[in-house]
Amino acid sequence: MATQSSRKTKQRDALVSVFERAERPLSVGELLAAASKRIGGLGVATVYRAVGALLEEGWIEAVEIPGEPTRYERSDKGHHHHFQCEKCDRVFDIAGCLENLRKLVPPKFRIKDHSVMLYGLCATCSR
Amino acid sequence: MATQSSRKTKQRDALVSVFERAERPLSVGELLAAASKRIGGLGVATVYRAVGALLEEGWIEAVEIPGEPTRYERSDKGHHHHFQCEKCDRVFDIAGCLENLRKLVPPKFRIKDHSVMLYGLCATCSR
DNA sequence: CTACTATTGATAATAGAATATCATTATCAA
DNA sequence: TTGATAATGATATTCTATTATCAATAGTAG
Repeated sequence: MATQSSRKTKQRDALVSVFERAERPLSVGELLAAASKRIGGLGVATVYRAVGALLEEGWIEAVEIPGEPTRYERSDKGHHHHFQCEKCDRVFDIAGCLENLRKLVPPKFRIKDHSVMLYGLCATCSR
Repeated sequence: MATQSSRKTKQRDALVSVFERAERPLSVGELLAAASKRIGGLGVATVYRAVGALLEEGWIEAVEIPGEPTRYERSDKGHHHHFQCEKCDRVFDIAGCLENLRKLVPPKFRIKDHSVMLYGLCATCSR
C-alpha cells in the first residue's frame, strides 16, 4: 500500500476543465465563478488548493500584475506576454515577443527573464 | 491671509534631495534609510506622506513590480523601463524602449500604456 | 515673540490576497 | 461495504503595504 496522495474529485476536475477551456489567464475569483457553474457551493480555499497543486506540477503558471490578483494559465502556451483591459480588467494573451531585449541593458547585467505588459482597451471595450 | 497649505520642513527637503541624487527607483524603505542618514528619527509615515504629495505634484512616478513594494523615481527621466536584480532586489533604469509593440496585439485592441520588466543579475551581483 | 496650525512620529487600523484550521464529507483500497 | 484519510468549505489568521489617528512639535504670518 503506497502512500496515496491525490484523489480524484469533481471540484478539481471542474477546475482543470476550466483551465483547458480558458483562452486567457484567470484569477482565483474568475476560476471560482467559472467552476461554480458546474460545482455548486465550491469554496475559494479549494480553488487556492487546486491552483497550488497545479502550479507545483507545473501544469499552470502564474501571471502577476502589479496591484492585481494573480492570474493563472496553462503553461503549455509557449513564450508570450499579456494585455490588460483598463475597463473590464480582463487579461489577454498576446502572441509574439520582442527580440532586442539584450541590447537594452548595460554590459555586465545578466538578463534571466522578462515580462511585457500592455494596457489599454480590449476589442470588446474599445467599441 | 490666504490658506497656507505647505510648509518647508527638513524631512521633506531631505527626501527631495534623496530623489535628486537617486540614480534608480527607490522604495519607501530605501527612501527612509537614505533620508535617515540626514534626519535622525525620521518616521515611515512621513516618507509615505512626502511620496504621496510628490506623486500628486507629478514630480515623481511609481514603479510597480508584482510582489514588491512600489518604487518611486523622478518623473523627468523620459520613457524607459526597469531591471530588477534577483539577488540584491534593487531596481535599475534601462534606457530605450521597444518599438514594435503595436503589431503584437490583435486589431481592435487599443494600447494606451505598456511596461517592460527585465529580471536577472545586476553588474555588481553578476561578478 | 507669539499664536495658529501644518507636520511629524509612533502606532493602531485597514485592506486584500493567500494560508491555516478544523469539523464534516467523500474517495478509494481492500 | 467499510475503514482510513485526503479533500472540502467555512472561516479565522497571517502577511505586508499603506492609511488613519492623535498628541507633541515646529514652521511661519503678523
